Amino acid sequence: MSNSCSDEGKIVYRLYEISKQTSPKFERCTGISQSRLDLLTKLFEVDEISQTELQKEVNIDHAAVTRHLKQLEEKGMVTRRKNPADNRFMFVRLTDEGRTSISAYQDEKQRFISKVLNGFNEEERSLLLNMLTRIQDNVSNIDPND
Amino acid sequence: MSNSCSDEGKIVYRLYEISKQTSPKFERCTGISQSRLDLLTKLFEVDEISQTELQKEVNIDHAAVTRHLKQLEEKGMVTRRKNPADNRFMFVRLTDEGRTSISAYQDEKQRFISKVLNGFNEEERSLLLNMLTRIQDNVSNIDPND
DNA sequence: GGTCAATCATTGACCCGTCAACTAATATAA
DNA sequence: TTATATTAGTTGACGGGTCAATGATTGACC
Repeated sequence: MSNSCSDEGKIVYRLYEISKQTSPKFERCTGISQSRLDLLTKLFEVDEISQTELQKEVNIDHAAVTRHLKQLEEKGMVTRRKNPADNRFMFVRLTDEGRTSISAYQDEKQRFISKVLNGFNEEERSLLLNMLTRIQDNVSNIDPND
Repeated sequence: MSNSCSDEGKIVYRLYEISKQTSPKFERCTGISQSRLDLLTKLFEVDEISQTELQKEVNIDHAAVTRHLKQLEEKGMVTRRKNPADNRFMFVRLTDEGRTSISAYQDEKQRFISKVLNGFNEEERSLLLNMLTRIQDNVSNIDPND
C-alpha cells in the first residue's frame, strides 16, 4: 500500500508533465495546435454543423470555439452563416481550401502519434487505452463540491 | 496492425482529454493550480533556492516562474532577496505562513489523486507508471526538425 | 399577443503559458 | 582594464483557455 500511495502521485504528475511537454511539440511538428486541429477534424467529418453542436464534441468552451472559428474564417478555412430557420444558430463548414489543407495536418499528426507510441506493441496499446479510459471516467466523476 | 493504428490516435487523444479535464477540476478541488502547487512544493522541500534553479525543477519557463513568484510574494507566501554574493541571482523562500498553508493544499491534492486512480490496484499502477514514463521518453526524443 | 424563460453566440476580464527583447550583473580574455 | 560574452531576471506581445455578463432570437404560456 505504501508503494501504491507513492506511485499515485507520480502517475498523476506524469500525466501532467506529458501533456505539458506534448502540446508545444505537437504544435511545432504539425504546424497547428491540438485544439484547433481537433476542431477542424470534427468539421471535416460533417458537412455543416452549428457551433454549439461542434463545441460539445470538443474539449473547449463556447468562448474559445467562437474565437477559433473567427480566426479560421479570416484565414479562409471555414465559412459561417446563420441558420435561416433559427437565427440563433451559426452554421459552420469547411471551405474547399480548408478541407484540402487539413489532410496535410492529419499526416503530420499521424507521424507525431507514431513517435509518441514508439515501442508499444498492440497488447500494450490496448491495455494503456483501457487504463486511460478508466482514469478519464474517474476524473469525470469527481465532484468539486465534496 | 490496423487495430494498433486506430488505437494510436485514441491514446494520444485520451491523454490530451484527460489533461484538459483534470486541470480545471484539480484547481477547483484543491483551490490552487497544478503548476503553482508544483512550484510551492519544490520550495517546501528546500530552504532557499534561486529562481533559475527552481525553474529547472518545474515544467514552466522563466517568465512564468517570475510572474508566479511575484504574485506569491504579494500574497505573503514567499519572500525574495538578491544573492548578496551575486546580484544576478534572486533567492526565494517560503514564509512561515506559506509553509503552513501548503500542507492544506497537499492534503486536498492527495484526496484528488486518490479519486483519479480509484479502482487501480498496485500492479496496475506500477504498469501504468511504467508506460507513461516510456511515453514521456518518446516525447522528449521527438525532434521538431524532422 | 405580450411577457417571461431558454438558448446560441459574442464579448470582456482574467489566468496562465510561450517567445523574444531587454536590463543588470558578472565572468572572461585580449 | 576594457571590450565582449554569459547569465539571471523582467517585461511586452501574443496565443489560448475559463467564467460571467450581455445581446439577440426564439419558445412557451397566461
